[in-house]
Amino acid sequence: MNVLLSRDFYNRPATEVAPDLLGCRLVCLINGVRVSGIIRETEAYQGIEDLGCHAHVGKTPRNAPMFEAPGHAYVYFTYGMHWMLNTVCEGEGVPAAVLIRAIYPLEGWEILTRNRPRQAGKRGWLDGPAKLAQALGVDKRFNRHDLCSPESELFIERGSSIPSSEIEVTGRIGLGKTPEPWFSIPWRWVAAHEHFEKLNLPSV
DNA sequence: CGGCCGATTATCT
DNA sequence: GATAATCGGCCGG
Repeated sequence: MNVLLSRDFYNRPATEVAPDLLGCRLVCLINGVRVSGIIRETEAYQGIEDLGCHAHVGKTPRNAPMFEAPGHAYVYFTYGMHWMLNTVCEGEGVPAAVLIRAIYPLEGWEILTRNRPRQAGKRGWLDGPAKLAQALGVDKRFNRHDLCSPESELFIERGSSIPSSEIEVTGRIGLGKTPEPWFSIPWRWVAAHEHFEKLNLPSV
């Protein structure tokens, strides 16, 4: 158990990795303490031709990590205040990443709530890419962090698979002016919060 | 619960 | 100078 996802896991198109990340456990080590949640929502950003992807304009200083080796974090800043956590997919030269959009809390409750004191415990308090990044303490320090090293302080572990009947697939969120068909391509995967409540997990 | 709106700044044109 | 892979507060139902 607690198996670290390998470099090979990420070395595939984001559209394959994103649904496979549902049910996996996102872990951040904070002063050696495990703070984690089960990934329950993801989005794929795949290739230079994907007009919804940061990399569609070509390589820039910000999006460069997406062009680099798989199995690393791509963390970027947006809206003047929010950090977004992505996992880089595919080999060098092909920009691809999965945005992690929601987690179900599992370990490190005290730290999670300390990082989001106003919202802690409220409905949806970890549902949203900026919310979970804040709760886990993920910011620019983690850009390009290796998710596959045993030394890593940010990584993802294999979890129990979720039946496809429990997974909703939709178009991606927040792409605003992105033209069709990219706006409505079903590259967002969501497992209901309620699914994990039924599992009766020992939330610590 | 759903919709509107202001916040706030790195990044790119 | 405009925009952004968003959020939280406030409002009405």
